Amino acid sequence: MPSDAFNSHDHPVCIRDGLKAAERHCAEAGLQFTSIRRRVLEILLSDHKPLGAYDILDRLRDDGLNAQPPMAYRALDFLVTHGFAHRIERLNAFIACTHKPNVAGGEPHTPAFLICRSCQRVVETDAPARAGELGRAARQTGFVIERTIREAEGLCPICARANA
Amino acid sequence: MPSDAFNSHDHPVCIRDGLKAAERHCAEAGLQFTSIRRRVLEILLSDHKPLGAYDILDRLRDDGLNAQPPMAYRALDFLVTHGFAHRIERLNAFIACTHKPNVAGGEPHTPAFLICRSCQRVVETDAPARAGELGRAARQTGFVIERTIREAEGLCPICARANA
DNA sequence: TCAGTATGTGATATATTATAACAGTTCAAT
DNA sequence: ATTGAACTGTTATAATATATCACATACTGA
Repeated sequence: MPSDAFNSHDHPVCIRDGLKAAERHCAEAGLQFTSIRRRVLEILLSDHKPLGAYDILDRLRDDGLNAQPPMAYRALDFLVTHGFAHRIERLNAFIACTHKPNVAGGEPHTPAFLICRSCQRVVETDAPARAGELGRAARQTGFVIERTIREAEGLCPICARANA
Repeated sequence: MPSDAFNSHDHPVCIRDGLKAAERHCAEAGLQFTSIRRRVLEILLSDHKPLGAYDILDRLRDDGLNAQPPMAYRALDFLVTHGFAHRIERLNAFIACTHKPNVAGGEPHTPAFLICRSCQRVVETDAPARAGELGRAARQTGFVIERTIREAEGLCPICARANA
């Protein structure tokens, strides 16, 4: 069930829900949802496009902070580690998690991404880590999978139609 | 059928065959297999570990060349574009293609990689671009896949046993 | 065969992404 | 209140990647 970034939706709600869910999960898990971490998640949730660490940094600076790279990277590490955000390897960029049963973290999951090269929108979907060719190859060779990266680049339905 | 980098094999032969195959393919396709491109492929073939662009650069310099970054990146672009090598996104690094029916390029294929975080060895296998969760999500949403990235990080059989 | 064009090389400079290291501060549990 | 762990603020620098331009080489077609 791919998330709905290719379609319109109630975005303010989606930001608020994401923050709420993260807040709740951190409280339950005893994690510190500090103001920088919260702000970085909010920045990511504001956009369905992936943002680079330095884009995040710029937005923090717009807030008046004298933020240096490690501040952005640390907050992003936290968000990624706890599943509130994901890193898109292809783009060296980050995006808020939209895994529905689990918005903004909690159980670990194995996201897969569809990346539109024209409008930069990214849709997250989910696949079992041991599924597909990676899983098969791992079983055949005795490889122990700890993390998987699945990303597809191409054209989203809207851009595909526009380019046709 | 994952390639055999986790096992021992006749490596000099594997280097020679890779170069031969690339040479032949370039001749047939009217591509210029220049000496820098050849040398970079040879460097990649010499190792089943992925090498960063600057590692390649260092080896070119060991040859006595006053090589600057663009020389490595250009050769790598050529090799990747024509399927003689692949980029491992997770590592910002490159590895020679080992796709068996097709060693060192020719038909486009959609590799998947198993990356050992302990010994850095990487095994290439192959999966249809439209298979698995990425393909399913693409069909559901109308997304047009142009390229896929499938990489798994974990422990190869040897390192898994050693760490157990 | 040789002019014209496309492709590749050599070199300088700079952009982008990421981390090391360390001092100071806040937090959370005694 | 005290203390150890986690987090923030800051400086510096490492690692990866690209823009650009001058020159050389290779290929193409008259």
